Amino acid sequence: MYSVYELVHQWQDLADERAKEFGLTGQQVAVLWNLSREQPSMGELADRLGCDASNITGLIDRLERRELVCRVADPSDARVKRVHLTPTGQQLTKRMRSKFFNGSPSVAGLSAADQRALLKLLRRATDLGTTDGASGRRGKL
Amino acid sequence: MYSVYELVHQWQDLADERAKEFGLTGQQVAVLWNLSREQPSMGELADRLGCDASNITGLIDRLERRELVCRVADPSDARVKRVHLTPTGQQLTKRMRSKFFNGSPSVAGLSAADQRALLKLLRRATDLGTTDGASGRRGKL
DNA sequence: TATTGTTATACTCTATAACTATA
DNA sequence: TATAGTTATAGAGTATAACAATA
Repeated sequence: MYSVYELVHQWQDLADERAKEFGLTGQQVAVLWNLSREQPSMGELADRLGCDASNITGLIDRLERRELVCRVADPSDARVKRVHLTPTGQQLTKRMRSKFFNGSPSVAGLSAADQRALLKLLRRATDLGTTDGASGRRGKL
Repeated sequence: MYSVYELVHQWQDLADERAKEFGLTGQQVAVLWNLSREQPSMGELADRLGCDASNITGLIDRLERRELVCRVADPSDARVKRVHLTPTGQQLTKRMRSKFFNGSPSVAGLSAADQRALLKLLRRATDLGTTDGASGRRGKL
């Protein structure tokens, strides 16, 4: 019998293995997803990935070294740099998307109803999991 | 609207934050869970944690340095070392367990029915997530 | 003065390969 | 010779603190 904990880990492992098939880490894939429709700044990426801004520098360095992304100066504020997908990065992201989702509209390929049910249960589990019953919803949550 | 992916990440983050409250990493907590009722060998721990055996050495080193676990020679095979919780480690594990689960029998505090439903959906999602529809169930899965 | 991004530092986790001591 | 655990190495991710350039 699987525990929820184990299943979440399996899900995570699955995501990491898939990233590896494309020569990427899970975190690198997470960056790429965020660049499909927007060109976030370094700081915005840190927020979305839930890590410190200082980590983004190295993360983007590694992706830039492979010509998958590039830094573009923001015209309205010389301090901020926006991250864009290169043509190569766009191709790779597209390939990943079709391989991961197989044209299915939902993240996991579940039906819409199943996905709603899953989200509801998982969210309830996460809330209940909070140490003090009163939600708490800290930081990025 | 949350995606399943984001929720899984939130779950993971939550687990890591809780580990941090006890001055531990998620992986260190995972080791401790495995020592509550058994005293696995180094290699067995590697299997359960799904990582290379060489990582266990450092992982156990760090926990041993904090007097939470100790290595015990296996009497029947001088090559293997079994990992035990120290009294301090037992106390900490007990404290974590009650803080994490609040006496609830399920991992997340969900009802048994909810948990079954969640497991079913999450497992179906994981299966569907497999690149080729035909299950595949690679390695540790 | 505050903010954005970078650098420097240090730690954990990860895998690979070579090594030891047992079996 | 095979196996269990260790060591050495290298890379990725993480946070903290200090820093430069810009607002």
